[in-house]
Amino acid sequence: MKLFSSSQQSCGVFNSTFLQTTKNTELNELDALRNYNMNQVIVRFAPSPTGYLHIGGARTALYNWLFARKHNGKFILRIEDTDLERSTDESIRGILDGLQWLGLDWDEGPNFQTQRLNYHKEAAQKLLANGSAYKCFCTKEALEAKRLKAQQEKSDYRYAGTCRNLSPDDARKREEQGLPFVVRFKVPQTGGMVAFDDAVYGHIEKRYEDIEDFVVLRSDGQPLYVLSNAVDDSMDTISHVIRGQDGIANTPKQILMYQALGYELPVFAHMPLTLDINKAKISKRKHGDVVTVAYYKERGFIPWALCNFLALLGWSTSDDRELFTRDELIEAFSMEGIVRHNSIFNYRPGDPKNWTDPKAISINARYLSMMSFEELMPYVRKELEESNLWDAAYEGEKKQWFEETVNLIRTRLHTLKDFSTVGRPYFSDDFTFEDAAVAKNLKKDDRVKQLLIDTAEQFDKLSVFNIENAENVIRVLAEGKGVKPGLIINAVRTAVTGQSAGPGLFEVLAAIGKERTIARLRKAAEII
RNA sequence: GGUCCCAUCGUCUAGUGGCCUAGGACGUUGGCCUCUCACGCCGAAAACACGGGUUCGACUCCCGUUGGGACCA
Repeated sequence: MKLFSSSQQSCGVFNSTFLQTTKNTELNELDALRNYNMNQVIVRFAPSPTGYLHIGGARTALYNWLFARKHNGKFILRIEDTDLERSTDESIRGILDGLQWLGLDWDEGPNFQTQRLNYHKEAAQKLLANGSAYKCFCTKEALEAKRLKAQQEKSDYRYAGTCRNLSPDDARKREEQGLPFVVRFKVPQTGGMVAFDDAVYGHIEKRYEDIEDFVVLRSDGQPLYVLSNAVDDSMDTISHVIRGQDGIANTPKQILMYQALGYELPVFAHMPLTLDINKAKISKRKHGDVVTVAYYKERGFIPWALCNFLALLGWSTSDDRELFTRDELIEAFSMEGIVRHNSIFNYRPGDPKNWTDPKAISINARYLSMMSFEELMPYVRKELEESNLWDAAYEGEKKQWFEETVNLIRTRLHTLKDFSTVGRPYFSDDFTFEDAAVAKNLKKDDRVKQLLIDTAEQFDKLSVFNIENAENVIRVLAEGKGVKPGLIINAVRTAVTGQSAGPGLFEVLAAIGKERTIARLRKAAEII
């Protein structure tokens, strides 16, 4: 509840004359579109179309989505497609696919920032009209020279306000000459400050003198991010701006603009960034596909497991809970639980076992073993279908067998991919033998070949092939031959699955079944 | 360079002045179980960046230093 009002009260430009000049401007079409309902939570995720959903972006989307769902609010998807060249259907598709796969459904959109270009320009005109901004004719070259000079002198560079002090006559003359100009925001020079209460970082203030007269409109008429973003958020009546901490430095400028345009302020909530182990920004260019959501789909993640992991990267509850269902997470999520320090995505390249953050893998593995069979089933089915291992009977007459088999192997799997690799021998006779397993369990002891043949023969005599009988046969055989049961057990495991590790052997045999077991034992005995 | 933000085990984090000889999770590791592996269970190693204050008492509050990040260019 507090979140809704706290920042409204204390967000403020402590300068009454400034406020008056801006609050008295007439309403225009822009304002008419705004239909405030500050009791409703409206949040947005506003990525630029990069062709893929970045895990950092996914986390931002997730926090927004969680907050919206928790407060029965609205989650808007907005594509910030101002860089038209990079905004193809293709590049937008990647973002949407990622969100859809994660299950982060949006209530409105995708909206496109460029559709509102006219409103952004209109807002700039309004700033000009009400004296909150001015036209600046300084050339890029001149500014660049000044900046270089300041750099050389190691002094602080800031726009000197040359054109701010231009007389109206001068300004008009220059415009008539056709000189290009940018529109700059007129930051108050009254010695006050902008302050706001961030829902995560708390009270933040910034003095006017530390903000330069920033550009809101380029000389070619293109609005800058700081303007279009504020206008969009305002038009969408965003109640809570939940975004990365990299937006925090822009916030004072935006607040200034909100106020100059007569907009109501949203609550700002900045979330810490996710960095790599060197504390650098994670990027696809530097880290490759591990930073994209699509990669986790490819590698066999349960979508919600990834969300669960992402949620924990920078947020926690005060109890020790780490696993949450969707509903549980929506219930548990709150801004207060967001930490203030950046967190590290613990990915170390070159480790085949930990191909992503080990905690992410661990969470996925726990989902795999803990989910109900009904929930897990569609994912396993998809994986098996893609590997040509699916049998329609798994949903029909073989359903019970299928469920038992999945339950037998799931606790030791990490990803869905493992169902078609490690799990392959259960679903197909065409599986590969691991070299190490063959060497250790089949070729090391000369007696193994005959033992496998004997085992097959004894199994053949069984009228009921089940866990108990299979175990009994092997133990009796071992006793009779004077060998340790482990010798036969391990040999049989490798003969039947090609592997050296797996569930209890007798469960495995029961799952594979009598015919397939015997055939595999005989085949293995031949190739030793 | 200026401004802003941040600082607890390798990583994610709990901690809001005494409950902390700092808790949990992942990872690492010892053991139990055992036909192997995993699960599960029981253990171990592993952190309050540093220096000043404030206080009877600081991980917790204040200041500084250092380090990291972001933004502006």
